[in-house]
Amino acid sequence: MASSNNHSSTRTNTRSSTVSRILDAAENLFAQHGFAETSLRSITSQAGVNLAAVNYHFGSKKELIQAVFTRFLDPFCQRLSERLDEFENRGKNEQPTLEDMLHLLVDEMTAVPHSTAQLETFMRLLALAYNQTQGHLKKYLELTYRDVFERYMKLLIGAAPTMPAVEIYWRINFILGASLFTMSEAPTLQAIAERDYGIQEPLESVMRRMVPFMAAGMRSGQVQLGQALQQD
Amino acid sequence: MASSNNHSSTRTNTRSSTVSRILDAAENLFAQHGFAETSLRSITSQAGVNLAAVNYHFGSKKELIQAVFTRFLDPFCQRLSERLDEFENRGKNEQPTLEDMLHLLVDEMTAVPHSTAQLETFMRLLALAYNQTQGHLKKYLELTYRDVFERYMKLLIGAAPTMPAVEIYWRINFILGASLFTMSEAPTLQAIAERDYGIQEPLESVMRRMVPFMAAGMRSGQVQLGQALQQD
DNA sequence: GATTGTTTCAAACAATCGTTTTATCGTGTA
DNA sequence: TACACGATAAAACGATTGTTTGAAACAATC
Repeated sequence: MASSNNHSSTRTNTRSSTVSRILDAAENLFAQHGFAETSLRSITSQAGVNLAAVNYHFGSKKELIQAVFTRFLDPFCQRLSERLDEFENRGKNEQPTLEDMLHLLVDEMTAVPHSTAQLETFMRLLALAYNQTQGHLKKYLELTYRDVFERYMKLLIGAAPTMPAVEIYWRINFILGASLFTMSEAPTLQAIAERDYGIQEPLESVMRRMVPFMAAGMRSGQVQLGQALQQD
Repeated sequence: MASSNNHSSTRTNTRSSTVSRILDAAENLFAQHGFAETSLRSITSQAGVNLAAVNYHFGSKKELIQAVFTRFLDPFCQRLSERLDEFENRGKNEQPTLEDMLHLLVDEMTAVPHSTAQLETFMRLLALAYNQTQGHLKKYLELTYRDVFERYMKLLIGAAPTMPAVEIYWRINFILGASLFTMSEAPTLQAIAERDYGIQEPLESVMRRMVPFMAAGMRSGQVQLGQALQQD
């Protein structure tokens, strides 16, 4: 069974238009309606291909979902990794600042060539992936991109002010949450901003607004945890 | 058709254990697996009631979802509204501070009587509701709780430092995102914190950590938007 | 031009979904 | 006791899901 198919490698042996058209359609529909709410029939009909093409080229719906993420995250993480090399090889007295590390993410996010999809679409997909409670996707992403993630974290912690490790841990998650939410909800939020304030603002501009906000939060004085710790 | 059922009013005419047991089971299963991924059969079997009970008591799956949120948000918003009354009636020279407004949310969140479910469960449900792109749920929640939301926003904006309205708008969304993410992912994040730092921290403590972080971000100097605005 | 391997297609598959139906149970009321 | 009515039960409904099948179409090689 399945002797000649290229499942799980997702090779585009010829630059098969079928494969990429399925990925394009899946990308948009997943971002709009979620994974479970998007049927293979709606994907293949929007892509203009036969229903069976998904199982033939990708093996299953799960593997199609993973392929959608791989197509975006692989080039992104490769570029990010090269930038991390550069930072890691710096001397002790020219360590990257907090703002450097935050801008690094913004730059690489916006730099990845989005041939087909908007940056907003990928952000929505990332948020959807995070919201998947026990799904296969979360584990797949963690496993595949763990290395780059940990290298970035190490540099970020080095750039953070001196404070207990737990405090840094939680503040990094505050940053992560603010980014993920803002960028995945960007289309909605941008529409409100234009309606209420008459300002049409590209996502890149919003991402730059986040940098000083996060840096200031990261450097803020710690809360006295007296009440909290008494509970133990 | 449906002559005697109490659809959409969800009254517990007798203190029907069936209704509340369905709500309990739905609450937990929705938070664990999402709305679309949770079948009515898994809900009714965990609740120990008949499959038809959901349609009989709630009308449809959509209305069951709304009922789950109503049971938590109604008492929460009522308490919050009373606290807002108090703030709004204050004199001009004792306006609530930024920290007051943030602590207000934390207090009321943790104060709502969670007879059955954990606070983490509700936070996950809220995050799931926000991630629903075009769903019925988002519109229902916006419509039902718009008033309290807008009153809180007005006070929060009044407590924020002087800066362009758009800047305040985006920063509030940064705060919203950080809260939503941290609290909905709390169980996972708390487990990591305990594993890596040996600290077992209740969610209330994490929420208190967020307050100075957000207040500092809110008061941070604005970014120069030169690069961003040149793109127009 | 026949043969090979790959891709596309229409059709059907089995499983699961939300919902509806019909009958039965239990409990108060006339 | 007979009746009425809200609540529960088992079963079936129609629709939709992801996946598989087997034949047809295609392209490339000898």
